[in-house]
Amino acid sequence: MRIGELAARSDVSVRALRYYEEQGLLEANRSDSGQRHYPESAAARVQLIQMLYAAGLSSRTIAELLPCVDARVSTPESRARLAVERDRIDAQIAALTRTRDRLDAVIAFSGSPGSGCTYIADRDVAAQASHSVMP
Amino acid sequence: MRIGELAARSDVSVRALRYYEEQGLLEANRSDSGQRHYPESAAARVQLIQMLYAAGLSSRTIAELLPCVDARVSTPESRARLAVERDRIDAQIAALTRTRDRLDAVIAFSGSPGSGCTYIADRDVAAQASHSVMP
DNA sequence: CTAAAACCTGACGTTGACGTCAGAGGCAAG
DNA sequence: CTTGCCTCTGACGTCAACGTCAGGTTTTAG
Repeated sequence: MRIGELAARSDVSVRALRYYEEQGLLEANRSDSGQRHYPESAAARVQLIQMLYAAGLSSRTIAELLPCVDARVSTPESRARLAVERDRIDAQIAALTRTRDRLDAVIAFSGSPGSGCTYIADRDVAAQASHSVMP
Repeated sequence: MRIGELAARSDVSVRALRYYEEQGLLEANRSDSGQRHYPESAAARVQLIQMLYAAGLSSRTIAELLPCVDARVSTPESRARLAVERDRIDAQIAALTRTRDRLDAVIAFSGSPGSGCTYIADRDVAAQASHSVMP
């Protein structure tokens, strides 16, 4: 399939796919005229790339991990590399969980009866500030 | 306390604190000479800001949420706003969990006996890696 | 009192993952 | 053939959260 179709299937932009290639994350077969041509499997690959980007990994890190995932290259070093990133993601999940619980606590408190503050009475500072931040 | 001490306590840069003020996230009392002075509570505030940044929220979004969290301002709208961000974080946790499990699977597979690839036998594996993505 | 350290306000620089535009070529349909 | 969409390669633009530098004032240590 050509780049436009892969973009549509993967729900990423054509520009992003070319960028992935530039970063060494995604390769393409070229037709005689130079157009990129991808196998079906490319869609899964792009999805994986997106997952890793969403986990906060950089292009460079992804480029280092992908050969391990996809060609099953396994050395002690590559497994360690994968584990490092796995642990980073674990830590990130833990931090996000704390943040979510913090927000939950605030929501529960502010929504509880007797919190005594369903309306802004004291200060117009808050409302004023949140509007004045916008240009 | 002055900005340098707050920075040290919160483990963020002085520049970052000034940026937070610029974005309306953190206010400071000024001395006659114009130097910023913060109360003890500022450290907790900065930590909260960091948590929210780490959760992927923008300055603008944080500026909208902070009055709710910290002044206990509660309207149906503000609670809804908090809930929206909480749900976003939940979704992010779910996505990260899937990514982590995916990496775990790769690690388990590449490390398992009989994977037939405990160490690299051929240095040129990368060159022939053109197909076969994960199941 | 003096020198170092900390602080101030601009203002320009950085980085990553793209967006966007320009100009040129390619491909199936009518 | 030619119309219209798709694709190509540069190359500059963007945006957020700061980093960094310049040039000047303030606070603190000795």
